[in-house]
Amino acid sequence: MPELPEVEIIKKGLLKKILGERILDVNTLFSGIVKGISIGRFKKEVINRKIIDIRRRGKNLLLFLDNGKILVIHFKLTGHALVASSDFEVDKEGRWLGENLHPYFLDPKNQFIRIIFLLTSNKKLAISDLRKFAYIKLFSQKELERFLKEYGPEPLEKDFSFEVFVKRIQKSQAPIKKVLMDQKIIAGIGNIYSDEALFEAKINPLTKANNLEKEQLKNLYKAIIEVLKKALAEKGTSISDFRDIEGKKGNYDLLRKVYQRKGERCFICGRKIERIKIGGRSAHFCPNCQK
DNA sequence: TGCAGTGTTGCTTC
DNA sequence: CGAAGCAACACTGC
Repeated sequence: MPELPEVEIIKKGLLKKILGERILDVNTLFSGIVKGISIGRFKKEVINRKIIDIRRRGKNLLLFLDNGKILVIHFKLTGHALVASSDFEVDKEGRWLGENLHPYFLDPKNQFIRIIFLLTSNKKLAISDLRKFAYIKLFSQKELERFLKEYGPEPLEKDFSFEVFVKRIQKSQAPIKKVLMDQKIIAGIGNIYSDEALFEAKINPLTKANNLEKEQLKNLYKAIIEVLKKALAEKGTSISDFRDIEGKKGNYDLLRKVYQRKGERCFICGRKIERIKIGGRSAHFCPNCQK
């Protein structure tokens, strides 16, 4: 479940390892991962192109190619990127073979690799995705602009001021939990970090966004930034199967206060954490601390 | 064994 | 128009 911190971790890893590499070939083990264009055309556009920049917007990873096109990767629920530098091959089922691989590559989960980009310097970039919801799209600059225009501000950028936050939040009378996860209002927050931010700010997830008091808004604004920064410092959350590009887990699972802790005790007051449904999604909170 | 739960997004329905 | 519900998919846990 890569949210902003997880995709940022992936981006940072890729910047270090594959920036400036050229794509030599593409091996699609599940061609359905490429959307909006045929596999044939996709390969034609991508092969022999150099990766000249790597960025993130919300939960989207953006790989800029030297022909002006951009690979947009959305990891959805279970997607993640893996890079292997050692000399190895991939068998018919997509399993990674060879020596000197990180143990993760030998984990049974490597059967979920859906596409592999063969790069210069004998490197390989793979996208693993158990549930097949992740997608890769190829956009022109114009298409990318249009696509990204829909997204709200980046919560860790300077222009995400308290005033901007309040203005966007107060437009909605939906439960604050739902509003926080709306990518059009703020980009990059999903189920884990909305639960955690609401706990830090001591706000009940069902509270209507436009009913939040000034003090609550202040606390929530601070909590969002702090939670995201902390998760970033801890290399993300790996409750499900998020891994960094070397296959390593993040540590934020160990620090979470409410997410998927239903029935366990609140670290502050000892009451049991509850799980409710909001807009078809699960929300976890402490009924005592978040009234 | 069967079915709810998992989390993201876009599409359909009201 | 907005809100709600569900489908896309594959696996886990009760």
